[in-house]
Amino acid sequence: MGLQLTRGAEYAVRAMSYLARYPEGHVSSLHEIGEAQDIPESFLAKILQSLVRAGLTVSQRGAHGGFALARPAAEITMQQVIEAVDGPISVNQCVLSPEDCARSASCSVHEAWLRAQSQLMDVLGSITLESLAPEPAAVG
Amino acid sequence: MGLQLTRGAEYAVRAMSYLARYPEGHVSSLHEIGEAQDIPESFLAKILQSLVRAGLTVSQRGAHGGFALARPAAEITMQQVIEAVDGPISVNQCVLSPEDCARSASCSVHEAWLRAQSQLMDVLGSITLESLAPEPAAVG
DNA sequence: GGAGACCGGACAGAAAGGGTCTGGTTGGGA
DNA sequence: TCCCAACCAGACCCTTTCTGTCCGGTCTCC
Ligand code: SF4
Ligand code: SF4
Repeated sequence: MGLQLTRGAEYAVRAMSYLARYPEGHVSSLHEIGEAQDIPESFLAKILQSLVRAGLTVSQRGAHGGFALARPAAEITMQQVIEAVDGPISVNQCVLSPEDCARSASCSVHEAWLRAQSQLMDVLGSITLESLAPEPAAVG
Repeated sequence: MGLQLTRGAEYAVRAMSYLARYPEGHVSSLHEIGEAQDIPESFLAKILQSLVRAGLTVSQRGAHGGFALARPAAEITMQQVIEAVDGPISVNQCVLSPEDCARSASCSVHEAWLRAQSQLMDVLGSITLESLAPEPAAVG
């Protein structure tokens, strides 16, 4: 192992891709999402909270409550979803906070990590929930 | 956090970049590397073992022993170093072994991870130890 | 035949991951 | 009105992984 995202982020992306397949504003309950996507419900609850706090989803309480995307699916990227749950992506500690490593100024490796990080961000930042929609229909 | 390499891999890359700055075949002791690169020696010992087993370095026992690159620096990539220590890189579990996830066949997200993984491998696989050499000299 | 170095693996404390549970709050509907 | 369905917030727990340390063994140069 080593460089791998958490289960929480995996679940988050799947949950979001589920919400994305409905018309904007459609509300799905925690239970519904968990069942459809095979995610432990009590864990999913926590994940969805993070997404709400991050402003990626909105929630509706009370009867017939649930969750919906806060924005059109085309305006939410995988990067945003992952970072909402796992915290900022940083392939190595010096990427996000160079001041944490005394060597960063003179380190010949530092720049290599920056490049890797940048590539990863590019691809994750360019994949939107829309492009993850399972049904290729609904383009009309 | 979440998506981040281990300290072990960080140390490994730094140690290798240290070895790479010497002419081919030059032997450096564990102690020397640890001191120069600020890596706990007993931990570094374990890391170097992994690198030897992976065939990236060779070791010399007895007095005046130590470690050296097994190949020219230009033929060792960051990807190889990282995987020797952390195990195979896999941004998500389904990337390496799709059979572990029952959903992988019909999963609309699966392909996105494959793309991210591929990008990451491209950049890590294209950075060689030679390009990490700290001294820009020694070009002849 | 030392002394200096690597080898191999057991061990351990700390941190993170992965998930559960409980009590509280909100709001819709009978 | 009042109850129930749902989300909200956080404490809690178990397991695994990370990040090392330590020690006895082996090899090899001098
Ligand atoms: S790569 Fe260099 S700068 Fe980054 S953490 Fe390692 S030593 Fe520090
Ligand atoms: S992305 Fe899809 S295939 Fe990959 S692990 Fe998640 S559910 Fe399985």
